[in-house]
Amino acid sequence: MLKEPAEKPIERVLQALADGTRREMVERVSQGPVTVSELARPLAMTLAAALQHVQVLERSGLVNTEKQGRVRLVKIDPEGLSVLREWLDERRSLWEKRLDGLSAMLQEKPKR
Amino acid sequence: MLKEPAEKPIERVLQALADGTRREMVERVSQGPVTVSELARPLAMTLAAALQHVQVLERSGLVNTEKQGRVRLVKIDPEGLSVLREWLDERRSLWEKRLDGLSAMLQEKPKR
DNA sequence: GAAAGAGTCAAGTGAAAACTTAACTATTTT
DNA sequence: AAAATAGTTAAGTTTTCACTTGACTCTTTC
Repeated sequence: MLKEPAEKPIERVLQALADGTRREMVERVSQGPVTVSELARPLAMTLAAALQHVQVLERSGLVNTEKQGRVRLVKIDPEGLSVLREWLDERRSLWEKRLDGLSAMLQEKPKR
Repeated sequence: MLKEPAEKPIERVLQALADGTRREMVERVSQGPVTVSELARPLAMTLAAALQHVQVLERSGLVNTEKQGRVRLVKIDPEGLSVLREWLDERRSLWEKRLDGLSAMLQEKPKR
């Protein structure tokens, strides 16, 4: 009974990864857990801005976070990228099938 | 000696796919070549807007286009999604490696 | 060859997204 | 307990992006 937008996971993942700063963060987090400050430091931006990016990443399922004392630890979440991989696999098989059949009938009939 | 932004391919691909309208277009183009008007018709938007999306898709390498008479044919370009797949595989192996080693030393030393 | 169809270009508008600032909370440190 | 650290929130600003409008070009039809 939810009337929410119910945005699809793939939507969130792609939007999250469309931003270069967030891709850098994913890169960094892939090496191991980091705090928000550690993520912010090398990026010319305030802590507040970095946190906003982390929140976007978390909503997308690309990372998990956990508050430990006054620090928030950010870890990679395999779920996020597997959503992307599944989407990718579906699309690929979709047109690879089509392209296979294509070589058989390379003569295009001109439409007008 | 190019001082250009030289935006990376993956940047363009992810930005292109971040938009739902463009994902629909990719979907449609995956079924076979279409004209810009055909892409525009089912989407509540002007031809000009649809064309702008097609241009973004083309710059990203997700589609190719070719002008035939007064019509522009849009086709899928496998290059685009393979860029995405490669990026994905790199990142995944990056942290899968890390996660493997992780099970060996599940005792985290508390940092404070 | 005039009209219609399909696309193209350049500006401009509006809304979403990225950032900043400033005030505030919850932990550690000293 | 005071000061410093790390994060959080809300509000406002700036930038980016999707989309429209209107003028124009190049085919194809009639």
